[in-house]
Amino acid sequence: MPDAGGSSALDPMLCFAVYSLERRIGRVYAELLAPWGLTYTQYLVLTVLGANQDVPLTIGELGRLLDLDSGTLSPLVKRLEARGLVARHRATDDERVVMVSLTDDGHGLRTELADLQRCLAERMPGDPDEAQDLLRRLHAATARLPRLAGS
Amino acid sequence: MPDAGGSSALDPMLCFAVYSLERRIGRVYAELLAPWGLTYTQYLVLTVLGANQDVPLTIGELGRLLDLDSGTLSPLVKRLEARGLVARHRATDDERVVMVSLTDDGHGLRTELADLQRCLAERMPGDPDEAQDLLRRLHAATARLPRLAGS
DNA sequence: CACCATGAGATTGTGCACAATATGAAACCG
DNA sequence: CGGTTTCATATTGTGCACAATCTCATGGTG
Repeated sequence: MPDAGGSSALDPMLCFAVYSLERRIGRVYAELLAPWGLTYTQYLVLTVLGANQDVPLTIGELGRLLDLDSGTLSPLVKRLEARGLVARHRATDDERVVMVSLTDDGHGLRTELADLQRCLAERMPGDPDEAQDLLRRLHAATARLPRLAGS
Repeated sequence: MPDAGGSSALDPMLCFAVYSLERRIGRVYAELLAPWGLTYTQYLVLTVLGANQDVPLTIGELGRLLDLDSGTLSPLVKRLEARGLVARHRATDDERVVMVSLTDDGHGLRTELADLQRCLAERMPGDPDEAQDLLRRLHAATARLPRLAGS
């Protein structure tokens, strides 16, 4: 029982439980990220870039890591570039690929946002063991479902 | 480990696991619903209406059940109306509220879509007990997070 | 070299999600 | 009764998600 509103036809549906939870998590992130004017997906992109220790990632690699397509990432990365958080450069050996890397401002933002992870750890799971177990089950369910068209 | 792409900074993040799973589920539904030209959210609205046995629901009630706001539901319900799947009527006693009900075509579609539930039951969970347990944990996590602004 | 297939990103169009705001109908109050 | 508040829905604007399509560089192949 999600909460108010009483039980409905949706309660036993696993898909709705995931859908509903995802949007509530999104609201929490939106609130936390609002002071920096970032969206959740933008935050994920910065996180992936920051974890890659200054090795630039291509749009394609970002897409594979996040399971997002170019129609989402292309404009999103350009918005991050417009704010000076990332830099986009065409690869010299292959003019088709775009290398995305954090700027100094981007790195600065990343370290500011580190506190945010802690803030969420308290808010989300309940207890660590359960969270770990839930994580494992979610990964298992995800693995059973299709990635984006381009494998 | 979601699958291809190797491990990343995102793997231990519960929020990403939910986000990622939600989109994969969405893709499966999009594929299954494509023959009827329905989106997942439209399908949810029809499901809730169908489960309510011909008692119309207001936009507000739909919003509370689905945890969606009027900015999402208003145009969505109008699209369903344009296809002749639902009817919108102002309440006679209070001209502000809009009553939404399934048309005969809407009922017909609902019964066609019943097979779809079975098709998904096979595809999603793994085993029923685990699915039930996962459902319980997701509800618990959801209950800890905020609903939309208008309680 | 001309020609075609492939592959990486970008663009276009539709729909969802939500904040902020607008509209207009109750409801309340002096 | 006029004025204010409240409440239900609608509208506007931004950004995500994705299918379909486009652009253009690269990599063969004859």
